Amino acid sequence: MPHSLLLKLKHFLDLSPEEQRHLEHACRIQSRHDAGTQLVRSDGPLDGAMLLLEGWAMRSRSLPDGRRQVLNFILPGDFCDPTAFVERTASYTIVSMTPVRVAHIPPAQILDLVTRSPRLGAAFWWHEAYESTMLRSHLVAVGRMTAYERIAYLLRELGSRMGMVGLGQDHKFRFPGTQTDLADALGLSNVHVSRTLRRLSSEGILHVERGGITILDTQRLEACANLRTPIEHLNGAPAGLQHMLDRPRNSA
Amino acid sequence: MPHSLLLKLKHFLDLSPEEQRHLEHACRIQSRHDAGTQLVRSDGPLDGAMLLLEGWAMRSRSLPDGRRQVLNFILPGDFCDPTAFVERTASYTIVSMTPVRVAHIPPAQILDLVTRSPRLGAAFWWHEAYESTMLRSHLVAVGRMTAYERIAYLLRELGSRMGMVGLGQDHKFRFPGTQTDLADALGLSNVHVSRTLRRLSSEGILHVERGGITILDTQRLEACANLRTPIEHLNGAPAGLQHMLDRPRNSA
DNA sequence: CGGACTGTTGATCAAGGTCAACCTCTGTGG
DNA sequence: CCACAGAGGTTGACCTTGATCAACAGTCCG
Repeated sequence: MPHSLLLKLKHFLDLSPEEQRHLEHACRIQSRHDAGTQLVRSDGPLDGAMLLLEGWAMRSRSLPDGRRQVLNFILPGDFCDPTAFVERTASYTIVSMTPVRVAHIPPAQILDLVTRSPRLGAAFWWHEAYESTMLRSHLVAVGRMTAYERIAYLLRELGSRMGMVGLGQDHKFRFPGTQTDLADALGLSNVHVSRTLRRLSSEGILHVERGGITILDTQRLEACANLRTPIEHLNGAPAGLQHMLDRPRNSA
Repeated sequence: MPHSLLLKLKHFLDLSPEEQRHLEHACRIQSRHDAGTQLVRSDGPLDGAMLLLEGWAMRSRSLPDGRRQVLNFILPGDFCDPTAFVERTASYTIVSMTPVRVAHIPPAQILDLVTRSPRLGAAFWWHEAYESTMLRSHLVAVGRMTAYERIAYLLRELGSRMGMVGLGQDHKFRFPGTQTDLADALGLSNVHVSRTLRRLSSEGILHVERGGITILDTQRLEACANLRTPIEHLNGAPAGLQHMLDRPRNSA
């Protein structure tokens, strides 16, 4: 059951029971993997979309000399990504950070979904726009923020995303990655991430422990990262889309 | 006529004359603007998609204290962007860098297009995937490359994109922005961009002049930026999409 | 018990930022 | 035709952030 996906889409529109059934049907091909499994291989085939049901994963891209950039963290309810199959090969790697459960949705299934229900189509579009907005914020953080601000921003974003899918109470959650993962996401060195986390910790904003970071003070964390979180641009359906969402079902 | 858009989509699929007519019809609301016009205002409404027909524009986002990150440069044939109207308000600003001609496509028109022709829908998806790939590459550049590599990468990307839409012969083109624009795109200072351009120029790779940069040596520029360009992941339709693209027209 | 992995801390270094002066166009108005 | 203003670019001096290198410590495993 793609429970977390439904919770996320709910921020945008409510799916009818029928649409929910269609979605669940599309997610029936599932599999489990250990932490550290390559779910998508760079330059490998990309047939269909993957939906992460449980656990964390990470999308990254590496330069020939080994420098790595983590493009985003993938949380339960995240597609990775619905339109991927229009690319010939993957330009990135996806690795699980914890044990994960994933659904695999073949292209035909996606096309079928959006053909049957324009509202599901809109939901997928919304999800794409959401991902783009996150990616753009990420770029702003890496391009124009200090190390301190970057870390604050990323943890804030992750907290807000966890909350969206009903995980982590009160924007508090545990980050299952290493500090090197954080560093590679933020364009920093692992050493500097360690120092900065330590600083945030000594300021009482975070609790840093082996194998996990916990947000203690959401307010102050927010104050550090002076950048709106993607969700703040996306809640509620805009006027321009209403007639699409209200359109009565007219499919075959 | 969205000539440059057709040229770009051609890298992915050939549109039938009928589909081309639909697309042109959708682009009939056009306008012209001077350089430096705000085409999309941050936090402003987002009704429908804009298609840039002529000229250059720039999408950026600023922090409260004025630090600015240029998210991408928008070239003729670029949507900005087809699914934008699912967001409530814009999280970015779009400013023209030269005099521009743009088409405005209202949401209803887009929905109509993709409903009439699944192939146009696929084309839009492909375009979205393409944009995401560019954005991810941009993030890799800003997060993990040196100033020298970043500039080389960006100019290479722009050259390849200009070529895609039939502008700039042999990957040579003029960049109409300022060095500060480049700096804000790459997470650098204008001063350092100046120095680095000067270096690339003294190495005979670029020709830098007032109000324009020209690529002289595509080969060596490529060698500097050790990262594949987005287009290299996207040429040709992947197998998984064939049955969608081949589907005979069955619309009303 | 030993090794692998992760994180911590200190010392040193370099890439790139900041500041400021100056220069070179270009456009404008007298 | 010249004076001037303003934007963009260049150059040098100096400084800061964060990278690099290295040693070490805690933890988890087999």
